[in-house]
Amino acid sequence: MARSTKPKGRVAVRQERNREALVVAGYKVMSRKGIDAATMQEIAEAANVGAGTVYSYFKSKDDLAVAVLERLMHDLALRIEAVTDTFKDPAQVYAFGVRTVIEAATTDLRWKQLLYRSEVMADAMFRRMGPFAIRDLENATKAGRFKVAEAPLTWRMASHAIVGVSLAVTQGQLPYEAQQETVVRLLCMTGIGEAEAVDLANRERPPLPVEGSIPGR
Amino acid sequence: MARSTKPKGRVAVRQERNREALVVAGYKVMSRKGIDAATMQEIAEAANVGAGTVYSYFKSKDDLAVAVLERLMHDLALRIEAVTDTFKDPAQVYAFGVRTVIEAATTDLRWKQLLYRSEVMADAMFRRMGPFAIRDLENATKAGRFKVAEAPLTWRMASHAIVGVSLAVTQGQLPYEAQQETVVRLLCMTGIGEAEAVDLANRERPPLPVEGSIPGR
DNA sequence: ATTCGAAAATGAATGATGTTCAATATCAAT
DNA sequence: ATTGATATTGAACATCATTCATTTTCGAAT
Repeated sequence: MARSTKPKGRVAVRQERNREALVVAGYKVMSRKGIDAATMQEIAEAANVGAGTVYSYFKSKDDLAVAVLERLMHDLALRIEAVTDTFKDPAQVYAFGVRTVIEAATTDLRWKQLLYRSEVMADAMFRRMGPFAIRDLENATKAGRFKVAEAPLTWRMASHAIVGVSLAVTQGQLPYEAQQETVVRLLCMTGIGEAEAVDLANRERPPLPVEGSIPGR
Repeated sequence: MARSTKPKGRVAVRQERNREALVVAGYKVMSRKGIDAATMQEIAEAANVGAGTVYSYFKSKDDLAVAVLERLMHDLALRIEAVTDTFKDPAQVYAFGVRTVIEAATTDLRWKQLLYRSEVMADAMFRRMGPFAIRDLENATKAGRFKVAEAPLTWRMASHAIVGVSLAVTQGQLPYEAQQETVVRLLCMTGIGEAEAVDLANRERPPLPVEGSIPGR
């Protein structure tokens, strides 16, 4: 308590600014050129920081990439929640989330660049959207809509499957329409019946709120 | 026809030997140190070939890694088929395959090293085991056991999910036992009922034939 | 005001490695 | 034996991620 009211020193403020600037710069550069092609030099420049400074805040390039992706995932999770808050059917909450993530990953040009490192992307998705997704899975199970024994495991599988399908769509190996069927399969995974899964996947979706305060800037 | 009976020139033979040697060497080195840590220099040496020669056969290090993984997947697919050939229930054929792949990826130390590049692994799995898995999915659907509209898409999702779970198990994020539940979820994905999925996942499995002629020697 | 020093920032240097390419070797055909 | 197309070679190159000796910053002590 005392800790939070005590005014932070200038150094501490500078530190926070730099970390923030680096995540924003990392997102900007990586989403434009892809994670691999983005150089630490360019990211540092975009953050108005020396090349070595990045390593005061992140252990490695991968570590920075994880931070960038987690930021992105967390933001999307919050935006999804803003919409699903009013949904009556807990199964539909989960369905909306899954559908929205796939759409973002295949539609948004910036996301496409970040997909390549699929295990990093899937991991960030698992971690940052997990608290929401797992809660939704459990809610729907309690309500008798799903039959999921291990929600975290189910969400882990879903994360990887979503990223995999998105990757395939962006590479032209799957048509854009595959998204619908993907949602059906992911819903089937929860033990809901086939027919209901199809129904859920095809319901109309309300629009998502605009991009949050974090990325883009 | 004439083409295949005509004796191949010495150059052609040398070429085939080198390609083969490179895949074997790639497997040996990459499965020991991991794909990233394996250097082209070391692989070339293990294949008794100059460093530049690798690039006569493979466009890049990644290209070689893909060839190595595809070899591995193809071999496993054949070994699985040797067992499932006698199965009566087409659903059980698919279940056995899925279960066996997860087990290999999490048990075999050499596989673990190859998992890290998950999108490469998943892609190889999709491509090389696909013809078998897709056929099994379709057979089971025709037999009324599964209800899969798009078998290739379903297998793509499964590939990524399997690799993701295996990765998590090898990193200690999931217990070994998660495999069983993974199989259940993957079976649910096919539209089979929850109860039947559990049953299928827990049936006893016959042993797999020993490792094929291709990898490891 | 001035001094002091710990923490933060810097950016040139380092090291490791994937890839290229000019030179060389191979070998079937003549 | 000659030749030329093809394959091989490995030293040189270029690219970065990362390190670290030096410098800068800034709150606190005097």
